[in-house]
Amino acid sequence: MSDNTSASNSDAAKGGSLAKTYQPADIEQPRYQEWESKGYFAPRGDGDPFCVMIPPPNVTGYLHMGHGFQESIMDCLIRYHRMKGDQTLWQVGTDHAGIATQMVVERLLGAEGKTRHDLGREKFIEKVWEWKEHSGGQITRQLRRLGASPDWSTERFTMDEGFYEAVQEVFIRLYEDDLIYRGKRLVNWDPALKTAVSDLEVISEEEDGKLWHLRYPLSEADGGPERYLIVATTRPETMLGDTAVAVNPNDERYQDLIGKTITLPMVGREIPIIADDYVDPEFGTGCVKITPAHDFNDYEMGQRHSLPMINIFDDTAHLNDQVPEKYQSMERFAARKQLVEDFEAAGLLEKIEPHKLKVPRGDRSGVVIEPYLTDQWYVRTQPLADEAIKTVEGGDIQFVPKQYENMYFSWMRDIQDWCISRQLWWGHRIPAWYDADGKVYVGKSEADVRAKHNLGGDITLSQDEDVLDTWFSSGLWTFGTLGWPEETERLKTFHPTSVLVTGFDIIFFWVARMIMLTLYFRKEVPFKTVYVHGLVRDSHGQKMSKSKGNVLDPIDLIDGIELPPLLEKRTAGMMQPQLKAKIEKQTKAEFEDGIAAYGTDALRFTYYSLASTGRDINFDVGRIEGFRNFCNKIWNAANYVLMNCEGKPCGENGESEYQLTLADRWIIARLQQTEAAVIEGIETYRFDLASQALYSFVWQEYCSWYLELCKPVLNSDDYSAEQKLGTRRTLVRVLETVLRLAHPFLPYVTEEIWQRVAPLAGASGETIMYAPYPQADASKADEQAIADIEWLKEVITTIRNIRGSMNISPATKLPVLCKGESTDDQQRLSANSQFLIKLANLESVTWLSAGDEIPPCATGLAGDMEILVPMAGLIDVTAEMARLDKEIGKLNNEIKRLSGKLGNDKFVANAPEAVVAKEREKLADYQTSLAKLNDQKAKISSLA
RNA sequence: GGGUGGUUAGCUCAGUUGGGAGAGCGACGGCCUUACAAGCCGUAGGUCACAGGUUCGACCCCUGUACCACCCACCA
Repeated sequence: MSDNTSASNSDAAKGGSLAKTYQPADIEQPRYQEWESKGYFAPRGDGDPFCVMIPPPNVTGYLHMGHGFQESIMDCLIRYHRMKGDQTLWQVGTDHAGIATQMVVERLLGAEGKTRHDLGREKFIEKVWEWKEHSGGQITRQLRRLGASPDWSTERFTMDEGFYEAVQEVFIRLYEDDLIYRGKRLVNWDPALKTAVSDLEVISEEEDGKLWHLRYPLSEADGGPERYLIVATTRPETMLGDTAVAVNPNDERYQDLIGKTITLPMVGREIPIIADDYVDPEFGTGCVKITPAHDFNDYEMGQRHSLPMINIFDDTAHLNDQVPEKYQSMERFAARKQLVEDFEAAGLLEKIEPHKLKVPRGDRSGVVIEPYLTDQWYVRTQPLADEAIKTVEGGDIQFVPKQYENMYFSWMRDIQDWCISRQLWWGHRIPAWYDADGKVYVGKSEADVRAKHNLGGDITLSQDEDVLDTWFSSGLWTFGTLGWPEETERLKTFHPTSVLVTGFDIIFFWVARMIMLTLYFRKEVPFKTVYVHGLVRDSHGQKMSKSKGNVLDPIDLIDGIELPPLLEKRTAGMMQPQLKAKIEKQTKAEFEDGIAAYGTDALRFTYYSLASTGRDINFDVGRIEGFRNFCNKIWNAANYVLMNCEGKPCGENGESEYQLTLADRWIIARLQQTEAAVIEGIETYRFDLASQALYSFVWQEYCSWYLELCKPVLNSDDYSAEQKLGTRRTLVRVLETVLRLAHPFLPYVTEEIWQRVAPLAGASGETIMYAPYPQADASKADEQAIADIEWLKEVITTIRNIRGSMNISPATKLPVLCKGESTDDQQRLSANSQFLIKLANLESVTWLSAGDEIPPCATGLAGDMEILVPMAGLIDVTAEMARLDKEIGKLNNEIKRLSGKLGNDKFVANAPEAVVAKEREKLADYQTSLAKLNDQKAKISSLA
C-alpha cells in the first residue's frame, strides 16, 4: 500500500494519471454517493418497462452472503436493462418481519429484566418502532456498499401507511369473498413465542428419542386391572389428555377389546377402546393412545369418533387445571419425567426403547412445537392455488431453472389452509372487531364497522388482538409497493414485474403466496420469470452458520478485516468454550492474516463467476483474490492505454484518416463475439458464462495479446501515422466498449476508468450507467483476421515453448528460420514479422528457400510450417531430443487413434461424410508433422 | 416412504444438437521483458462415481447401483 496513497487517487479524479495500483476503497464510496445524489437510479425514458422487486430483507437485519449474491444478480440485470434504454425500476424496501423483529426487541427488554407485558402493547410497539429507526438503516446501508442501484426515492416498508391500506383491503375482500375464515382447530403452537405459526415455520428434524411402552389397565367391569393393553408413545406426558385407545379393526389380537373401556392410569378417567384403520398393527404393540387435543392425527381421529378433546396445556406448554392436581403447572418435559416415574412405581411401565423420531421445532425459537387447540384466522387456499397452478402450467410464469416448477407444483397441489393470525404485537393488526357475544365484524376501522353493520354506541366493540403473518403482507409486495389499491401510473407501467430473483427456500413462504394473491387481486401475474438461486455455502459446501464459525460477512470481504476482530466476531456470544476454541483454531488456520480488502467489484465478480444453474454456491475466498487481480488488470490496461493515447489524436472526432492493422481488426472481431456471449449469458441467467467471457477477453485477448501487438505499431517507425492512429483509435474504443460491457458486473472500476477513457473514444455522457450497452455488430466479424492472428499466436507460442523447455533466457534474442510449402505461411510470415520479432523476442526471422543451407536446429511446428531455432551455443542436444520425443509421442498416439477409427468400415460407412473427411484430414496432417519431426530427430541425433 | 439436484484435474466449477476433455485457483520450472510481481512466459495433471445398454462413435442418450446434498410426507 506504501506508494498508492489515496492522495494519488484523488489526483486521478482531477485529471492526473490513474493511481498506479487499483485501490477499490478509494473509488467505490465516493462514486456511489455521486450516483445516488444525482438520482441516477430512478426510472427514466420511455423504453420498455423493466422491473425487479427486491425480496424485502428484514428491516433490522444485516447483510449476509446470500443477500450479497442475490443483490448482485439483481443489480447486474438492472444495470444491463438501464443501459439498454429500458425504463428500469428496481423497487427497494424492507420487511417488518413480525416474529424476528419482535424477538430482538423482547431480548433487549429481557436484558433490562423486563418483558413486553411490563410495557403493555402500545409502549412495546413504540419501542419496536424506535428500534427500527435505530438499526433499520443497517441493511440498506450495506446494500449501498454492494453498489446496488435501486430507486431509493420510492423505498417502501411492509408496515408503512400505504401497505396498511393494501393489507386491510386484501383482508376484507378475502373475508367477504369467503376466502378468509376464523375457526377453532389444532394449530402449530410455539410455546416460547406464545403464538401460532404456519406449517412452513415448523422444521421437523430426526432426533434421538425414546418409545415408552405403557400398560393401560382395562376397567374393572372389563376385567381390569389384571387385564391391560400396552400402548407405545413418544410423548408420555400427553397421556393426561387421552380420551381413547385405538386398535386396527382387523387386528385379531384385540377383536374382543373393541368397545370395552380403559381406566386411564394417574387420572382415573374411563376411556373407550376404538377401532380405526389409521392404526398400523405392525408398529409397536398395535395399540395407540389417542390425545385429540395434542396431536394432529389424534385430532382427526377424535373428530371421526366424536371423542372429547381435553386441552391439558396452557400457552407456555405447562400443564393446566384439566389434569390431576399433582401435575398442574408442571412444565411438559418435567411432567414427562414425573409420569414415567409414576408409571414405573405403579408397575405400569412395560419397557423403554430407543427410538428415532421427527421432532417438530419452531424455525425461530427452536423449541418443540405443540399442537394446540385455539381460535385462529385462515386463508382458504385451495381456490387460489388452483389458479396459481394453472398459471405456471400455462407458462405465464417461468421458473429458472425449470425443475423448481416441480417443487412448486407438488406443494401447491397438496396445499393446506394457511393460518395467518399470530399472537404477536408487532405486525398488521387484524381488521376485525367483536361484540360482547363474540360476533365478528370485519372492516377498515371500528367506525367503518359500526356504520356498515348499523351498530349503535351502546354496543361495545373490541378489536381482534392478533396480527397477521408477515408473509401475508409480503405476499402483496409486487403491487403493494407500486401504489395499489390505487391504480397508479407506476402500477400500470411496471406491473407485472419482469423477474423475481430469490432463493428456493422461500418459494413456498413467499413466491407461491405472491402468485396466489396477485392473481386474485390483479388478475395478472406478479412477475414473468422467477430466477431461483441456490444457497451460498462455505468453500467446503458447508452451510454458513454461527455455530460452525464459518460465516463470512460480505462487508468484511469488501473492506477487509484483521484476524483479532474476525475472531471476536465469530465467537461473540458463544456459550460453549469448547466450540469457541475450535472456531478460533479453524479461523486462524484459514485466515492467518485476516481478510484482505478486495472491494465490491471483486466480490460481485466472484458471485457472478459462481452463479451457474441453480445449484448451491460454494464460496471460496481464494477466488475473490483472483477477481480483485482482474480489476487491477483492467486498471493497469487502462493506465497503459491512457499513457499512449491521452494528448494524442485517437480518431475521437472522426476527421482523420486512419488505417487498421491486422491486430486491430482481430480484436474488434473478437469483441463482437464477446459482446454476443456476455449478452447471451445475462439473458439466460448464466452469469458464470457471461463473467467468464468478459474475464478471458479482457485478460487473455485484450491484455496478453492485443496490448502486446500494439507495442510494435506504436513504438516503431515502420508503421505509418495512419496505422498508429488506427491502433490508438482501436485501443481506446475497444477499452471503452468493454467497460460498458462489464459495467453491470463491475460498476465502480468501469465507471472510474470510463470517465477518463470515454472522451478519447468519442463517447459522451455524464455516467457510464446511461451509456448504451454494447451490441455485437455482424459487419465487424472478421474471420480472416481471427484466423491470421490464431496462426500468429501459434507460431509465437511454439517459439516460446522451445525457449521455455530449452531454458533459454527470455532476454536472449533468437534468430528463427521458417520452412514450409504453403505460400499462405510465407505471406503471413512476411506480413507479421514485426509482431513476431517483438512478441517472441527475435533477432531475426528468415523464410528458407529450397536448397538453403540449414544449421542444426531445435524444431517446432505451426500447422505445416517448420519453425527452426539454430542450436549453436543455445540448445542442448539431449534436451532437444527429449522434447522432440515428447512431441512425436503425442503425434503417434493421435495417429494410432485416428487410423483405428478410419480403419473401422462401420465408422466410414455410417458417420456423416463431413466427420469422416475431417478425420482423414487430421490424420494426414499428423502424418506430415510426424515425418518432419522424425527428420529433425535424425539430423540432431547425428550430432550427439 | 415419495421427489429433485449432484458425482469431470489437488480445490471450486464449466462442458451448448453424441464426433479431438476446458477454466480459475493451486503445483512445478523460468523471468523485476519500459501497463501490471495483484505481473509475464512455459509445463505437468483427468478410467468424466460404478455397472450394463443404445450407437460406427457416449462426459453427453437409456436402465440400474453406490455415495453426497436438499425438498415433501400423519406412523404412535
